[in-house]
Amino acid sequence: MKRTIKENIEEKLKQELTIDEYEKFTSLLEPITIQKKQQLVFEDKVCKYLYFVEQGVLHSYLTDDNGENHTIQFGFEGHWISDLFSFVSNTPATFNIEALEETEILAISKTNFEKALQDIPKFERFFRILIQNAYIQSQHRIAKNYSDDAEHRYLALIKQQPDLLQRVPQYLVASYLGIKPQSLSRIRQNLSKK
Amino acid sequence: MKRTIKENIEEKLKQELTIDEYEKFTSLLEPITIQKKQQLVFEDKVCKYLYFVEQGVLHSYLTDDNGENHTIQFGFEGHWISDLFSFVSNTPATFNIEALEETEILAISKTNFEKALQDIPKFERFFRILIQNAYIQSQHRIAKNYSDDAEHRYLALIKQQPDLLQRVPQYLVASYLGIKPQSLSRIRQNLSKK
DNA sequence: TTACTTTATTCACATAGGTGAACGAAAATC
DNA sequence: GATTTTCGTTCACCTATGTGAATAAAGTAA
Repeated sequence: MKRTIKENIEEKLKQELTIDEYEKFTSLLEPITIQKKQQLVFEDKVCKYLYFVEQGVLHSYLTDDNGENHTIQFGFEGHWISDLFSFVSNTPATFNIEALEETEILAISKTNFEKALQDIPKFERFFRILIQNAYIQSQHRIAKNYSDDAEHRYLALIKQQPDLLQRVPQYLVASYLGIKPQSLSRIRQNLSKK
Repeated sequence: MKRTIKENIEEKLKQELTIDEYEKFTSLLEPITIQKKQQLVFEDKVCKYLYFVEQGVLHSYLTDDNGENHTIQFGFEGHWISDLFSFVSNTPATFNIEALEETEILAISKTNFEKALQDIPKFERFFRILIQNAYIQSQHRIAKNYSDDAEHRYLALIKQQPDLLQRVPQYLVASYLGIKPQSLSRIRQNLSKK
């Protein structure tokens, strides 16, 4: 189901946008539709946008020295995704971002991002809260990775996002959990025996 | 060596503070000195401050269901530390924060934090950048944990922060790396054989 | 100095998760 | 609807890290 950026912003600000603010902001956005398996951000190329997912799913992943991919994040509708370091520092990205379904996106370029921060006072606050939430989540993810084994992380994940396995292939779920597909199979097998 | 909050802010803003801005802000800070092993934030109590470390070291850690502690973050001089989720949502903390040496801190309460955001326009920007950097770091940490084994993580850590083992006990370094002290000993032994 | 506590090392053994291969099922392509 | 490719499962074996105990070394207190 499609998620609007207006809702996303107002939910974080706990405040409605005026028509003027909303129009100013949307004029800075570029709508994009990409097909399954199309890539939006490339490792080693500068990531020039922040992306808001209106509909569909993306994932960001990293290719390690052995050529293996590790999914760092899924971006479902209503989420923002990017290689933030690349975006803010204008350096080559460390992550790739790719669509797992046909996906509708709103993209904001760095110039327009800075324009939004300057011209619409609320937006500095909005982006602070957006990033703050993302940071909190990633701190908790690190914490869970310390204290929970793969089985617990799997159970927590599907509890929190029950439709995940319907939307993304299992080997990417394994990757996100930090294990191999075979290991996730084994874990699922053990669970079904219980 | 003591780090000043003024430098910290100006470095992030890439811009100097006026005397007025600086004085407004420092009037909102409470200096605290705590002794080694004293605790600043308690799991299950609301974390009511953000802390800037002027001198010394703190660590934030989590106690898991087996009663084991996992160090999530070290806060050396020049760093900010807190349980951000607890702070922003007024809910009980998930992390503990404790001094590893006698430590000098500047604390800002939630009320004063909000005052700073409202009264000093630059501060919304400052905190966005502060949190943005922290988020980027934690994304990269997650990525490294996927692709590198404990030995590589250890080598990368001491390369990046060569004095770490002089300042904090080895079992906390192990904990931060996500392994047991015995395993870090083994890794160090293997490395010294090479 | 002596006693006590905390931290680091080493070892033998246990375990979670990785590896590589084989196979079938499902999905995509022709 | 036949063919090819991708995905998930299972298995036997491997490896990194965990576990618990013993011991030494360092730090702290009396």
